[in-house]
Amino acid sequence: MSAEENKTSLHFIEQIIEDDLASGKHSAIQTRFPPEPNGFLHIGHAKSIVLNFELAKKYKGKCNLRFDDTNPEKEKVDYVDGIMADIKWLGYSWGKTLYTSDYFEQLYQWAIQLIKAGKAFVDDRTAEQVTADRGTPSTPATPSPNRNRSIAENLTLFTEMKEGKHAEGTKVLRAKIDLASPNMLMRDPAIYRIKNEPHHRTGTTWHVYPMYDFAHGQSDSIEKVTHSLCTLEFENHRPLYEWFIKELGIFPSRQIEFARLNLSYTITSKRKLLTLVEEGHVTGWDDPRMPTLVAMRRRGYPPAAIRNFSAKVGVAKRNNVIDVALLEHAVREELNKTANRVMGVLNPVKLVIENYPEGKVEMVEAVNNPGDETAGKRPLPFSRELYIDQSDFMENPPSPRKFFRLGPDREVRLKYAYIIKCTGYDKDEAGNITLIKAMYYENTRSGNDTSGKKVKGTLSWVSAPQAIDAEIRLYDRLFNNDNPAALEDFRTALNPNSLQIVKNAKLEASVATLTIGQTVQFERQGYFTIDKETTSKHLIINRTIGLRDTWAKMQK
RNA sequence: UGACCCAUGGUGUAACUGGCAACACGUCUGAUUUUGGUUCAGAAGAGUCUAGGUUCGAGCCCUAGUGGGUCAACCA
Repeated sequence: MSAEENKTSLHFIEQIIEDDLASGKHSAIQTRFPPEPNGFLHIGHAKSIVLNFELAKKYKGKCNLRFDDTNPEKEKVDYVDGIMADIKWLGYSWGKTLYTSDYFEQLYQWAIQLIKAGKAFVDDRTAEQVTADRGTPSTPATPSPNRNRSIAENLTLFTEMKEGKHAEGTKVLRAKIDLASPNMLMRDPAIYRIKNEPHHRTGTTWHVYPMYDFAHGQSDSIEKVTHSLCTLEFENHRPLYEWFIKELGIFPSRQIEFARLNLSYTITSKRKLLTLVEEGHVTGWDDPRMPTLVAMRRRGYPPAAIRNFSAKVGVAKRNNVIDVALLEHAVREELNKTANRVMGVLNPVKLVIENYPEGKVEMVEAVNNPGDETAGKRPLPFSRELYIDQSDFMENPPSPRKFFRLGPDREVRLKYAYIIKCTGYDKDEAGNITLIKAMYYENTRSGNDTSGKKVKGTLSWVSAPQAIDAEIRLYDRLFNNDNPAALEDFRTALNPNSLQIVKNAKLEASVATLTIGQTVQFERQGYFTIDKETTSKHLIINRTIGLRDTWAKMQK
């Protein structure tokens, strides 16, 4: 391969990093993933996690995990634990777990430094008053009457705030920047507010908490983060980020913004996801229809698929909506390689092979994974009474060129076993097929078929006496609309059929040995994983995703 | 009626210092197949938002427009 062919293109952040490394600005890179522990991680966060950790890996740098825990009202240790579990599940590890709250003392000292430099002041005005005075993008703010308080008074007041001598909302520390700035964030932003809510890590030690803008850049700086990656909505914060770093004279981390991930047919707003949970449209944050990482894990999405997907979507600054089909493709691609095949019948109908001896059970050999010889083979019981899927039989099938499966007088192969011919069937009063009768050709056994017979259709099946029962949950898209987030009320696009429960599926017995979270392919059906609600008495299985189905497409 | 950011097949991302617009998903053919899966071979689909400019040459540089996004929490 020539050097020419070897060339892979870099996205804009990689280019920045390579330039910084080449120019000697940095000798190594440091990134970070900085979630606020106020909820569960979703597929959008996965993009950021993969970006930050993979960048660090590629350039032999490090990626920190830092919890941005500056708002005690919304944050909980449960979320901290959940987020760490999700990142580990995704396949990433970090060194020491870091918290912005570890920097509260330093941040406080920096605030004092700003006050002493005349760059910050304590404002007694209410939030409403401050907002009213902020002006508009084209008209400057009106200065707070407290803007020119003496440094000594500011120091006293801020100390009192810290000590809890003032009520919430009565005072705030503001940076003194530029009241006429076209960037509203520069018009004397609040940098410290009073909160008496106990913090999940620092308890009641503090009564003042830094705002995001006064905490994030400085935390990056403390950790010597070289490239601080965040989403586009923080673009307008960059001047502030840089202002604090400059005024404080600390390590100049660089903020770089990229476009967040949006997925078609999906919602990734934490607030809206919470609505889904609270209003009971889903069973919880880990309902397998949710776009959260916990839900995807429960549904059987392999972490490698999410990593691959995150890499495939690219990194740029353009607003985007990724086709959810790309995620599904990544899931199938991974599972096709890794999931063992088993036999499962979702909507069983009994098939009796009338010329097969009653009571006889023979073992046939089934391949565990046709793409992976090392996965081996397993014996499968075959007998006179089997289950096949209702959809594999048609009373009045179209031409054999169109419909390969079973119908009156049609022949198909039962995979790994014999070719059979349908000889009849029973119906109930409602017209449902209740029993299919067939005969088998003894000389067509897989492996030593001497018949020379050729059939177009191959069916999956389960031997009835040995079959086990399971409840199977079939998931479809939660929303019918390809961009529910853009709707006035995203709930109007909820797909009423996003969950279908199959109560009496019949499976080969080996499925009972699977553990929670293990994923297999039911041949010709899709990928399925053992749900956490499974008990020793009740097997509950989630359909991770169906196979690509060109037959279903043809039928439309 | 301000600032900042963005604009390339249906979707997403490429195109190095200006030089034949490529890759993936999706779609459609065909072959293979004891999974209507996989795999393989192939096809269709954009001339790069618009108008100017610079240049031998512009998706790329410049100007203006248009369209979209973000910003006026004591959230992150």
